[in-house]
Amino acid sequence: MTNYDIDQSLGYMLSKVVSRMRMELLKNMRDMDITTEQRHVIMRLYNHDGITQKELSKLTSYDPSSITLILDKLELKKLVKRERCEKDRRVFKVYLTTKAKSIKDKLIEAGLQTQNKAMVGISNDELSNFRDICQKIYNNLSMES
Amino acid sequence: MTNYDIDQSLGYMLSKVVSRMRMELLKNMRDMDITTEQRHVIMRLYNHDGITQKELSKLTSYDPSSITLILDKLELKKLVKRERCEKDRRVFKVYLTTKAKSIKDKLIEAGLQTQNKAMVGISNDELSNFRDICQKIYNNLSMES
DNA sequence: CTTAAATAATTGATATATCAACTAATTTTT
DNA sequence: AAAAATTAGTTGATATATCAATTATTTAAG
Repeated sequence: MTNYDIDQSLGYMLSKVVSRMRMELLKNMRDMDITTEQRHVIMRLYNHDGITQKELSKLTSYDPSSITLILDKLELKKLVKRERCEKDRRVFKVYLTTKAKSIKDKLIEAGLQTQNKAMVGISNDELSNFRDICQKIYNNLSMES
Repeated sequence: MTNYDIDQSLGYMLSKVVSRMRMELLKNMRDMDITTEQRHVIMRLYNHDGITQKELSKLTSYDPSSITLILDKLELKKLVKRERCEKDRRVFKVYLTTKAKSIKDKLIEAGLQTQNKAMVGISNDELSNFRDICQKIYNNLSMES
């Protein structure tokens, strides 16, 4: 058991990659004062404006409590607005503001730039295989047990 | 630009995988009261007992301030000990305690279990290609610029 | 219909990440 | 050798993750 090299471990390798991707994405949004997680939430709302926090939590795979905090910050920045649901007063529906809608292209662009930089020298086939393996690993680690 | 699917984005895909790997590793250490980051630091010390915090920071790619906090917690749990360096009084050398040395096999085992579960149905060739692509992406995102 | 169970969101506790500012000690410059 | 620059580590601020506990509201059971 003594020969175990953490540098070769899958988890460590992947987490380093993820960390760099996050930093690169952040760099591509540097003038915007928006974190990658805040961007993620906004991006979801572009396609699903007016969904609930619970739905947002599911879509982003962020914890409900994280969603609460992220939305607090986005509301402070006037990028989203929470509105009580009439049918069910426990629920908030989350809406993008005009300001948020106006930065859509920049947010998308930042993501594309990041991907392009990440992908240099990698063929579509390679990428496709890579995605498949990612998906396999993800499925292997499903969290029931 | 309107057709950008965040579910298909590399960064999101990878971060979900990393999150599950971390949770699985944590599960495999559940009775130990050690986080994955604390484990990482300890694992490095198995191979480099007595190195400085700066060296630990470099090896783990954790920020120096994170190293400070992680070591604080490990010291509270009596798993490591900081000793001032005689030659350079700014520096701490970090040593594992007997207690930490005694759990080495369990920590390694937890990592192996996690990898094994992650790898089910993936061939060595596929894994090797996967690693290569990971490394390429990582290199593409080197942080000079 | 009223009590009990479930649900949506928030809050609190603890751990980490990133970055800037700071302290103490060591080198480098001059 | 004294001032200036560098370095190791810590601390503080802000953002997020995870998990448990709480509040308010709704639904289900009796």
